[in-house]
Amino acid sequence: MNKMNKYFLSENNVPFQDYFNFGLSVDCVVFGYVGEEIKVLLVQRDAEPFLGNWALPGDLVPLDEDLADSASNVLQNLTGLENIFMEQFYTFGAVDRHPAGRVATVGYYSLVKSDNYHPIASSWVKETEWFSIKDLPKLAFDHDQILEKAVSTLKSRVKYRPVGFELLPTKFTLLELQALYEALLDYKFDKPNFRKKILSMDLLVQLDEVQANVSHRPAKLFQFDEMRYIELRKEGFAFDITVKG
Amino acid sequence: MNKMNKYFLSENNVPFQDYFNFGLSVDCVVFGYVGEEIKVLLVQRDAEPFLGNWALPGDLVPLDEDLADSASNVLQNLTGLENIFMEQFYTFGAVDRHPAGRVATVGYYSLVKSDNYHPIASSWVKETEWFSIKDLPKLAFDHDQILEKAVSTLKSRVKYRPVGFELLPTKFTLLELQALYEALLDYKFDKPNFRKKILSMDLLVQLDEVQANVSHRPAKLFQFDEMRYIELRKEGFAFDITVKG
DNA sequence: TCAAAAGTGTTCCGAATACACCCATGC
DNA sequence: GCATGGGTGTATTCGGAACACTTTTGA
Repeated sequence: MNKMNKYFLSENNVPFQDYFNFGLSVDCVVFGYVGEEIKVLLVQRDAEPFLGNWALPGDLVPLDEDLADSASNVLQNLTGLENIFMEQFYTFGAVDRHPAGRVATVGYYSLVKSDNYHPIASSWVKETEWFSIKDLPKLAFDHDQILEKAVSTLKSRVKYRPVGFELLPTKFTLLELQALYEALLDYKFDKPNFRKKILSMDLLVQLDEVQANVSHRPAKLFQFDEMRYIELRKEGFAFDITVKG
Repeated sequence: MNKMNKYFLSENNVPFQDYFNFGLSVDCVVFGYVGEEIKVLLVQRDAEPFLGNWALPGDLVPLDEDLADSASNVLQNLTGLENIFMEQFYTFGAVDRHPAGRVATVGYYSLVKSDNYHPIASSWVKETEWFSIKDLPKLAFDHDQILEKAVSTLKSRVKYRPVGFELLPTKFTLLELQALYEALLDYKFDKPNFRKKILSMDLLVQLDEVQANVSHRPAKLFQFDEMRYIELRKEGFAFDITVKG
């Protein structure tokens, strides 16, 4: 027994080494926005257990890799994307959540712009697919629960942080932004009021561009001003899209 | 090698078993409210590493214990308290965060009523003490970082959920509640307006009791109405104590 | 009677709401 | 012209902020 064991001994006197048999994994909930719907990227397993089942992209963390790095790496290996907004939301650690041993998993979610996103199926994955969060299959392991937690976390965070902009293409119209928020929060906003509120926040830059080839008045295109956001946060600015109680 | 390894193999082909050498721990940030100050319970280590240093109460998770149970058990072993509001806030998994091996730790915070709380030092702890979150010692491991994250999480959650009531004695006056929120949010509220706002939420029950032995007009005592809160949440009610931007 | 804190009422202002209306484009 | 969605202006309402005031107790 290692001399260090005493600092970690529980009442029941389990020796130190017995504690070091955990597996640690990360599971990524990748949100996208396609066709006015919030989607999530799932992978189909090509192996037991849960062969053929849909699951969240995830993997075991190597012993020599930081947790946050591991999350980025899993996403990158699976999707080829780098520098994606990514945030930890919850850790799941039920004893029997994994049939192969004791594995705790840390959930991360990310938001990607669907227009420059091209998923690549990795070795143990049969295929990848976007699913609407309103029409999900039964998932492997406890991934249903993980996904549900990710969705509720996203819905609550989106009200107080401009995470939503990550889901849209770089250039977007105000009505596209409104439709996104309506999908995220499941709430209809009044068009003039939504415009006023968003524009008064001073977070958008209006571009010298408009929509093309639309059979109605073309909308002006906007861009999220990240520098301005960082500055406003320093001043204690609170992004706040709340829905009527 | 286990047949299951292929489902978890990374690009670099590390075999399955090598992943299962993690330790998993929980660290508890126990908040209290004493003398109009937000305090946190720390323990002084009686052993290497970090002998003599203050640290968060925490312990390794046994392989056969659920994560959430482990958090309660650590708190109970250390404090004797049961059924305490307890919430996970973040998981820390840097490679070198623990000198004894690769240990990821899951942070939980809890809020306790100081009037019925009596900490008991456990075996590997020299003593326990409440520290104001405005005057903290240097902590062992990466506990500074964990505590900082807990504080920022508490400060943001307290605005949208009535967690604050957990810190007060069962019966309290409105000005005590106000002082608590002022300490939590580091903001001075206007007395009449704070009263109006809190009372309009319909979350408090006014008792037939007043303060005793005070050399001024005695304040009415109130109690948090948890049933009412659960009901209001169902209707989509949003508890909201926001401070001026 | 005075100090100290409890508790109330009222005005003012700005933000959110509701809603009516005009504009630009393709067909 | 007209359908379609883009975009603007305004009256009203509601809640928050500010602040002056009265009440009740102990000493």
